[in-house]
Amino acid sequence: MGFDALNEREQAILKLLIEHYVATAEPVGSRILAQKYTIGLSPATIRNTMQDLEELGLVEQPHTSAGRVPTDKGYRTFVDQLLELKPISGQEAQALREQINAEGSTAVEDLLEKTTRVLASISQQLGVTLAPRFDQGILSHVELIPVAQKKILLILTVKSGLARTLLVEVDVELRDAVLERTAQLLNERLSGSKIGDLHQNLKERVKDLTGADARLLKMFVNASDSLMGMGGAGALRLEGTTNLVGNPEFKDHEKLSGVIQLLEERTSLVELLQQKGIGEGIVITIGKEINLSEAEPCAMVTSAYHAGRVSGTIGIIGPKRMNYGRLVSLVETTAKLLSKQLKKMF
Amino acid sequence: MGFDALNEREQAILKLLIEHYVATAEPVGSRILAQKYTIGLSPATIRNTMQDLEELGLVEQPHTSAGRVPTDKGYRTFVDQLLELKPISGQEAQALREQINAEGSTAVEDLLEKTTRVLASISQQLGVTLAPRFDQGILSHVELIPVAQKKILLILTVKSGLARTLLVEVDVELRDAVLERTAQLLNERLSGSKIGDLHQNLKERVKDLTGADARLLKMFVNASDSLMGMGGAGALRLEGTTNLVGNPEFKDHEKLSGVIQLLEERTSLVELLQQKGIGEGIVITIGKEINLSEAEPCAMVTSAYHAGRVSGTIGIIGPKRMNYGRLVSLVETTAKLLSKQLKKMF
DNA sequence: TCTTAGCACTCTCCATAATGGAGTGCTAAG
DNA sequence: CTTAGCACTCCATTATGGAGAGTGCTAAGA
Repeated sequence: MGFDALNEREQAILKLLIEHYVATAEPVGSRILAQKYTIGLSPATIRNTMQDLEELGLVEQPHTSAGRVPTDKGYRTFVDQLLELKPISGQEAQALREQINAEGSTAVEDLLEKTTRVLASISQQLGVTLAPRFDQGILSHVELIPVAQKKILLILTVKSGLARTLLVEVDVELRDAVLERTAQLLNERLSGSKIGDLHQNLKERVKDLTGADARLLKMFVNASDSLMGMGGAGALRLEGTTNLVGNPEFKDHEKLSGVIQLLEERTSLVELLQQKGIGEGIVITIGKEINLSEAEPCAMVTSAYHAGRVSGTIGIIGPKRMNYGRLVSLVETTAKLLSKQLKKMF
Repeated sequence: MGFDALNEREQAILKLLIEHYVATAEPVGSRILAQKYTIGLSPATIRNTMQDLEELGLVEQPHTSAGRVPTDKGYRTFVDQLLELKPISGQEAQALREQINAEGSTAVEDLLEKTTRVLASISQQLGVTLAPRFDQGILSHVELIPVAQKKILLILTVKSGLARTLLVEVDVELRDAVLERTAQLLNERLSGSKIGDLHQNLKERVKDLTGADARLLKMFVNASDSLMGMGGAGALRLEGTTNLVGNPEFKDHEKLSGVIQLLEERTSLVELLQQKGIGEGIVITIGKEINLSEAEPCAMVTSAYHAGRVSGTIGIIGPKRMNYGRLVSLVETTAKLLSKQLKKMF
């Protein structure tokens, strides 16, 4: 990207401008920068630099005689080239550890719930987590357990130790031996496969299983959708919607409404987060880079976390005008703690 | 309440006024009522009646020369004395049945999810459901099922057929015989009791169980919180937040923010709904009657539903200015369908 | 006695200035 | 290359003046 490389002064001005705008939400003018920060330049000089930045598409004016405001591209340059990580405070780190390393939580669900909450409360933004992608996992074993007459508990366990259960009802009472036999056959046929693949073609893969109870097989295939599907609703957790509402960027009703709609609809958000959680490390996505029109005024800081072989995504969502330095540190630390805790649990 | 009994004309005017206000969200003046509805009275006469209604505290003027708007007390009188039920349309009834009576859903969770969604979509308001109050149920039996080494599945089943499961980890590997023995002892000691009572004093009730594995007992007691507690987050479902956002009463940012905060916080909403779901039949709660300041601009139409011996709550939440006649029918029908389906399932 | 036409009154809403202020771009001097 | 100075632009705020809606009250009519 050499063609839009910034000289030192341009970098300094852009950095100060964004930092000031993040703090105040007001367009920032040349005088403010000259006064507030001992930068050794007059407003006029700063104005010249600002014009350069505007020509590069990094800042813009809401109207002719207002100060400048960063554009998406400006934020992008800022986070790519100028970002200073600001480690979270001792207290905050403490709070994180208390929630995530707590001994009490036996279930992944609890842990994610707590994580989402603490993310929201420390960031003062919207905290999000996406449960581990079950469909990435390798099936370890299937169990069919008689619970009551006509009720069977299905358990799917993956290699890392994650499991999902589903209580289903069958039409007729089945003898334990039949259950055991079918479970055994299913295990022989299926274990070692990736859940995602199984989800695609389960019907094909079990249709020629002789010796298994046909009714039971059918039930298993039917149930597989809820067992192997990611279960959009359950997988996504959101906390801190309130934190968004206060932001000046959402005083426009349209915008707020759009974002709330997005959060409610969930599926597109789930897809988005899945995609952001593929790689390693922190991913920052700003404004239009999120390919959803309703999310235009927002930015996300996300990171993958790991539970054995499978991974999920955590992150925070807020207005573009967010404290990237702080939030990147927060999400990074949280993802690490979460992965560590999950490793300990399995 | 004889002292504020309304004469026929006052009733008619109040009814028309509220109906018109519900439709338009604009203060309604005397001329409109005289013109729009063939009421056989001149605006002046209507004005006189309106003054009476105002003295009774049933309507009020936003400002001196505006039309009238119903007060909470006005709505209350309307729903208590003047409400005409408007049966939902055939299409809507069809949609309800399709979602609720669907054969596919094996799990109560799915069913509630669908119910919440369809409530929201038909009402064009916020749909809410609260899962059956597990703690009202009578414990039928406990099961401890070895799933993998060091992993045990706990199942709590109540008389009606509802069950909850939890996968827990134990420090040491336990032999099946030990599990069976402990489960048997737990059943002898606990089954037949109300879950809510057990939740209170489980530790006391099992501490002298000789012959049971101590470690297993401790694990069971620890797990009881998540098994027997109502699990606020999981019990409450909300759909249709977007439907609220569009309403003119929420164009004031403060109000919208308050309601969103309320929805997010969940615990007070759960308590509220539990309380409304105690009796039988439809409960309408209007404005300040909901004892939560953030919910002041809202009204709720709720009803209990039943799953065997235990009950839950469903309902819709919207602005006070809602179509009570239609929504009462909707919630009533939905609660009946839901109870019927649950009965069928167990 | 109840109803209604008429009228003065009040208040909101909207559009139209008028003013002050913030911030810019440009020019010319240092 | 930097900066002081200045004209200029645009927004935000406030004031002003109808137009419109709806009321309360009074007095006349049924």
